[in-house]
Amino acid sequence: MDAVNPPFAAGSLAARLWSLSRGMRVTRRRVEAGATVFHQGDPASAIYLLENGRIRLTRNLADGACITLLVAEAGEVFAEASLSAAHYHCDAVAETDALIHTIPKTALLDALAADPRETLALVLSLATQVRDLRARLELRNIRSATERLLAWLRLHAMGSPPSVRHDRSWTLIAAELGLTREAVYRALATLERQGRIRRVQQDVVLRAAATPP
Amino acid sequence: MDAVNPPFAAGSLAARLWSLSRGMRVTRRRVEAGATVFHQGDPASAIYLLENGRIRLTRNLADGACITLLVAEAGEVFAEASLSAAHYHCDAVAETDALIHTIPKTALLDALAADPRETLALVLSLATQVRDLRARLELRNIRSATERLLAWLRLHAMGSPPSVRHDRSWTLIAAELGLTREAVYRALATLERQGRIRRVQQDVVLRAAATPP
DNA sequence: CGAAACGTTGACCGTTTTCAATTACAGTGG
DNA sequence: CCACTGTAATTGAAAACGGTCAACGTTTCG
Repeated sequence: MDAVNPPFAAGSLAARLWSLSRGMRVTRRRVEAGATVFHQGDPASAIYLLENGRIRLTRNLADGACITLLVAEAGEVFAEASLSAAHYHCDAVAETDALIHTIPKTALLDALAADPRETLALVLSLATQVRDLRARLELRNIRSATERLLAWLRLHAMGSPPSVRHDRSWTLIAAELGLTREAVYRALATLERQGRIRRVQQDVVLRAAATPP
Repeated sequence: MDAVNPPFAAGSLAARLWSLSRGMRVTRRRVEAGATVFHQGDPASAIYLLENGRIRLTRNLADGACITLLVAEAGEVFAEASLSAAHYHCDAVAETDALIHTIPKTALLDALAADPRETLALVLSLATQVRDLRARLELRNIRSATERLLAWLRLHAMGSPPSVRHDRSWTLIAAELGLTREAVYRALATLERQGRIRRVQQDVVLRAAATPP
């Protein structure tokens, strides 16, 4: 079916850029697993929105080694830094079949120069994204798998009693947490055994538990 | 001595905001260890540049628990997200004596609205920061302490042969890597023993080592 | 000069990863 | 409609790795 309206979650950086790109020559194309979206050293000509699939950005070092800078998942933006760089500093390769939107850098910069209001909105979106990333990074500082998962649950909990509905698979959540899925399942079991959470179908309900200073 | 000119590293987000705040009523004040900069729930009135010291941002949950969202270090910006929020969503408490610049939110937003060029520059700065944070997050996905450190060294290496001059203490670098300093020293020793790096005073020189796909 | 932080290494212990095996589905094609 | 394939969920057991604790030399700084 056609993604006529909302290919990206409302409020996300991708959604913001998507609406901004109205009227620009944006290509929406499918790339096959293994295909290269751009090469390190190519002129940085565009910024990309990933509608679905998975793209890996890797940097090739002088000594032949290769390190991953980012694995972009569905709904994310990648190569934003190309806005301020002349050339790509990494390769982008599709890990799975993927659907990507290519927004030409010059057109985007022109649009921003012409519309200060949108630019400001973009600043706010980016600031939000920075906050999210820093929170994620901070989560990783929690060594214990159980406590890290609990902190994640608390961060994402809503309502009263606080609960989390998990749409994504635990496998994906494990990756975000920097744990193996086994560790996550064990942590879930431990928390439930301790009565700190309760699992009800798709929901995880949190129980009160003070953390003294 | 007076930080008349360059209180923040050139090119950093903090430096950009600092120059942007010229002519605004920015307060530069010292806070003591333990003092609160702002409280969760307070009207979000400002964004902060941390000249030195350490500030911890924590969120208090409904159930009495408390999770850390960020530990800001010298040279960093914190509470940027307040630009788009009506109220602070966390407490900010000084962990050490600290020196902070308070940029009023309204003045900053006005300045940005009046100066599209600066706003665009800010977008680029933020995009760069997002890239950095994502790279850092990706580093954390490398489980092995040795390999993680090596990847970090490669990311930061310059010149030929690639080498890293470390100005910060290894203790701080360890924190950025999400490792204890002991683990970092061991990893350094291992890498040197394997001949993958060579340490010369303040420098770490990398040796070629192919990483086959 | 003394205290505090940094640098470094060893030993031990606990947790997580890894590997392996099992159940439960959801989609697919005969 | 049912085997069939692939992925998610789940649990167990063993191995590996990093954290923690301890000890010590060194540098820094008031």
